[in-house]
Amino acid sequence: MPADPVKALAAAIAAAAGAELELERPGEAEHGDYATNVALRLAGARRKPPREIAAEIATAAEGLPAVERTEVAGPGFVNLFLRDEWFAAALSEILGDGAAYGSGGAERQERVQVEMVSANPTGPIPVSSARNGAYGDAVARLFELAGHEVEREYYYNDSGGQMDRFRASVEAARRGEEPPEDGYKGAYINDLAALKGDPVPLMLKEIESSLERFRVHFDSFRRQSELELRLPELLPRLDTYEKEGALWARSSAHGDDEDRVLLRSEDRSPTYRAADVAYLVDKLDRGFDRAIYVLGADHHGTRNWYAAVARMLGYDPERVEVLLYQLVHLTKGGEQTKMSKRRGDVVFLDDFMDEIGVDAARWYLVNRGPDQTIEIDIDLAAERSQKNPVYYVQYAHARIAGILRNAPDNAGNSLLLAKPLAPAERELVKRLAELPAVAAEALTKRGPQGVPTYAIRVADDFHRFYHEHRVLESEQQAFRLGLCLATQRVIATCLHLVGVEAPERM
RNA sequence: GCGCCCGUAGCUCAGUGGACAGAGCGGCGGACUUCUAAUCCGCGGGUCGGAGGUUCGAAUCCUCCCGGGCGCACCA
Repeated sequence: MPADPVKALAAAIAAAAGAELELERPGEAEHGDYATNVALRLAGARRKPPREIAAEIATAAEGLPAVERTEVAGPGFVNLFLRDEWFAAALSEILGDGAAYGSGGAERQERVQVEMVSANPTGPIPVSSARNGAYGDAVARLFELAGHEVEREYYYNDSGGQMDRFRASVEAARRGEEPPEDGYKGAYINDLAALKGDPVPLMLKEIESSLERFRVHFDSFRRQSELELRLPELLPRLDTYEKEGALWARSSAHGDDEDRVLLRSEDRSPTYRAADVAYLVDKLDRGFDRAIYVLGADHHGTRNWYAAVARMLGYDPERVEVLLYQLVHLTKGGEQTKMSKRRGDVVFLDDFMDEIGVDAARWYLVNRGPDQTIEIDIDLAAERSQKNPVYYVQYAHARIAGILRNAPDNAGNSLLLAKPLAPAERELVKRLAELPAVAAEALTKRGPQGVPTYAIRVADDFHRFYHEHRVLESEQQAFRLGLCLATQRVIATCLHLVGVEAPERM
């Protein structure tokens, strides 16, 4: 069982009170260390006044050794005030899990594929696609932390109209000519022209290396052209019909918003929708319990398409999940810039990382909820980087590293309390104890922004503790060193989830 | 017209049923012979877009309205 002191306490109280309940941290210190609203929830079913139920639960809770006293407050909250012994035991439990604290929350392990970025290799990755990677990778890391097995995949089109225009643009540059109508422009086209061979794999290699620098690692790549080879065998398994010379999927009958063309009327060539079918089969037949698509909000119209394909082919649509995120808007000195790869005025991920650094870039792009549009003022990005909260969190980690460097070798392991705990110490322990719930909620919601928000709170509580109390050579040194170590691990775990480094020195 | 998302402090945003709504930035004022001041403390700042409804309780759930973004291809 992974360490989760709050859950354990809730379970103990639930057993004593005879009702399932959850504990929350009240906003006000005078409302106790933890509180539960379970009496309010039970009032209807039990047909008793909530305060009466609350009083019974409070009495039962007072029988526990961890509980110093209780209060029934407001309409029927039960407020719990805990003994120092509980804090020492909680910290001990957290430390007992070592660097793994916060992990292993999954009840049963799944094989998960996260397919992300998947931008066609017609140019370097723009910041807008980087959000896809930052978001998808953060969700992937949350799955991993919970104990699931995750593979990250990149899917791209290596044939078709876009790629033809891209290749033609590079060829034109090699001949010293202007790019064709609707072709691609930009310095990177000339860079590719200077090299030999098909520019598509060259471009893909550059994209991969940008993403590696961004700390998004792909386990595999899939090409549309190879998947299309399976279509003759797969299309007959779908619910289809002929109309105006084209082959249509009757996807609207299976939960999609409309029917989709699979084979074009002109030459019976497959659309990308047809390749989607082959790709979905390819994913699910590889044995993934869950196939996750990470898509920008401009693709929200296709949200139901994948589930419809799964249904038509007889797969459980629950295995297919589409995560949407809103777009990134770039402004320059307050003015909106429209981004177009073809015009070559995009802000590329590499430039963005050069400007503000990898850590700030990752933090910036997962800091906000996926449903929230991100506004980035490129002019302010560099300046703002020094004010980015990511450094505040990293600084807490580095500060602790400094303390641990100066600590005597034999100082660890004991959590003996020399004197009563100070409020800052109790607050910090409670904060660290939140990690399992924070990670679980972020995963359930597919909302990794909860992690950086929590990390700021941890750093906050630590910096305050640090300011008020000396660790080394204090009466409370043993306990405080343990507290520092646990805090450092929690921050390191949070930073890892976001894709940010945890520095030993700053 | 239809669909998805958003509207919370001057700005950028957390907060998906609980007790007087939070943070960062910006503004003002304090704290370093000390384990890292990239820190800490204080002050100022809000009809949670609007109106109804559900509930003991709503920023949060439902309905309508008003703003904004993004879609609605035999492009990907």
